[in-house]
Amino acid sequence: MPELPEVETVVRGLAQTVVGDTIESVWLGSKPEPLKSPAVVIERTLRHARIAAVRRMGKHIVIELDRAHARRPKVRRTRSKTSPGKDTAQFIVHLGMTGQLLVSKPDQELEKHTHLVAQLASGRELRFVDPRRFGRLAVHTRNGFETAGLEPLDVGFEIFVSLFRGRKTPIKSALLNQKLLRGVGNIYADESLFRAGVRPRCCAASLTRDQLRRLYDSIQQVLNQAIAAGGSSVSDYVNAQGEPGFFQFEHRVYGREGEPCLVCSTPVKRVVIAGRSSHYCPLCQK
DNA sequence: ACTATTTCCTGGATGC
DNA sequence: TGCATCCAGGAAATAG
Repeated sequence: MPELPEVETVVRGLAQTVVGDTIESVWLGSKPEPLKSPAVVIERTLRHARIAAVRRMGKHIVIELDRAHARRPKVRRTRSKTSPGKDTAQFIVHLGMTGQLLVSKPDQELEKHTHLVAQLASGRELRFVDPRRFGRLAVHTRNGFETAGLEPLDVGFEIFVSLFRGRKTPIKSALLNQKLLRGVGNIYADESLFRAGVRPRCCAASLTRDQLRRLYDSIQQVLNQAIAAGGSSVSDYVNAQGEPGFFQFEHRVYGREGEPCLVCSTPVKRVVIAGRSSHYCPLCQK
């Protein structure tokens, strides 16, 4: 499941390979597509656009487009538009659970569930594949893309503490709430809570400053280690080059129900919190 | 203003 | 072997 480290890995891969390239044409699947913008708008915005940069916001991939040299329809403009940024746009990709954004050679076979193919001037293709269709595609032109929540790797400790003040919800749910922190998902929430020694069902507001400090440090550590390992490949996740990550081998509780805790050998427990499976060690986590 | 629950979707695993 | 059922989960929508 693509969470912050997986999205960051995809973004870095794209930044190295397709920045400076130009989208020549766009193909969109005909089935009900996972689009947040109308198909024609996506197609029109992407075609002839140059990829200026690729970055990440939470779990969203932000592809900055430069349309300054894009051919325009010969329509007389009603007024002279000189506002800065009028020739820029953003292509937003959310991978959902099973989404892949791949840079492929055109002769590579089209995977089933390919929803978008953008042909690049370099001869390669940018492809969006998503079997479960939880992913989303959108374009933003007028106002830049914005999304709530703070970046877990940028937030300071005092702000982090304030996020949970007065929250009656379990800490696990609070960590998954993208309006608080953006980018932490089920795997890294469980792994961070284990490393911090905090039970997932713990009421967020009841965490001591000490626990919050350990949680803050754990989140930074886990996310950074996962990025260094190229993310976790538990189901379909691969990077922009189609390669898996390796952090699944570093998981200490996620997906290890019944297996011995790596610290104390107590069997790892799995419970459901807010409809999400949550893994923890009943002895190590209080 | 929060919080909890439901919904979307398909492949893989499980059960009879 | 084959078919039905269940489960995974991010985030938006809905309900309380």
